[in-house]
Amino acid sequence: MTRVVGHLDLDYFFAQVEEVHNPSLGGLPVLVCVYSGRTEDSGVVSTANYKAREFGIKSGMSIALAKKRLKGTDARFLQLHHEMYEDTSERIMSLLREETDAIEQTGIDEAFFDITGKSKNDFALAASTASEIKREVLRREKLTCSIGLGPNKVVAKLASDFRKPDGLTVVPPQSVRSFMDPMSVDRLYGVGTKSSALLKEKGITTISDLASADFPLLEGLFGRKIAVYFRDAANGVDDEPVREKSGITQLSRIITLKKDSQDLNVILMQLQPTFENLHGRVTERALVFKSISVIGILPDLSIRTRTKTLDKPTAQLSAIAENAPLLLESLLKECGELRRVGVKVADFDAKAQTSLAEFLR
DNA sequence: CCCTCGATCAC
DNA sequence: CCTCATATCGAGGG
Repeated sequence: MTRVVGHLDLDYFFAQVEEVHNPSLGGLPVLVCVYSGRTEDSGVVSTANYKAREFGIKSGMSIALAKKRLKGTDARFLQLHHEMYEDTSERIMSLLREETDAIEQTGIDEAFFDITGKSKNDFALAASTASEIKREVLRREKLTCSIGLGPNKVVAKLASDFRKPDGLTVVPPQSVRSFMDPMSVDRLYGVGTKSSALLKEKGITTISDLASADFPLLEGLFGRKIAVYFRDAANGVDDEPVREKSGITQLSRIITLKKDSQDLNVILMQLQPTFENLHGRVTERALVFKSISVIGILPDLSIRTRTKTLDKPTAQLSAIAENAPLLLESLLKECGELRRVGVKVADFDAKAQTSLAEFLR
């Protein structure tokens, strides 16, 4: 039974929302930034509009470098307005829910949707539904988005990425192979820099190469599960249904220290508000957690963690505030100076998950 | 089977 | 020069 699956991706989302909110930004390079607070300029670019991209600006780039590249222009560097993006996203997701048989939100700015029933398996009919969704998003929110249609999530995701911004790419089943085969492997969801480099060493550079790669070789490189996923995905095979993920399994918050430090007390001073923030979010969702972790990021940006599993699930702030320092102490003993630190709670109790938080959805 | 930890990915 | 948050896998120890 062949499906019609779509993937909707809101174009340069944060920056585009800022443009809509403030039309005087029109035509200028706009960069939405995450400031770490360490120095004036320290932090990274979260999203850049297409004008900024003409100057080589990319998300993840340091703000300092972006400033250099944009010297002499009238570029705008903005802080995140997360709540505004959340609100906009929520409205668009409910619109998408109305227009489709099922949706699966995978980020603040993207979602899969299933329109198999609605389009009666007809990709031409599905394409007009997708156009209609794009029109409605534009009409209601003044935002452009890119949509891909395919027989499954893997293909739909590649398709939405194929033409941006404001794109619509339709890949019916009979076109899947010719669409995917020539693409570079790293276009595939799940293939990042590490996997891509490993594959390249073995002469696997295109999706077509990956589709016909020796399975034991892949298994040796990536392990069972991922090898199976890579092989199937490269062949355009993916049976994962479009459905909302159940419940969250972890919550974390991480900060950048004012200055690299190995002093437990200095770090704890800065971490205290993080405990409260995290506890607040746990309480909001009526969760109880059974494990607590601290995460340390070293000056060389490598990552170390320490985890403690509790005897009994709890929602107490004191559980965080008492265990985190012990974990952090052990971590510091091993690695010395830290650049960033964070706290994570996880292993939420199933009972609590199905109570208030689930009830509200 | 449980716990811990690092690695990887992608937002 | 280098943010922040989440999910998932696999290895290793017990």
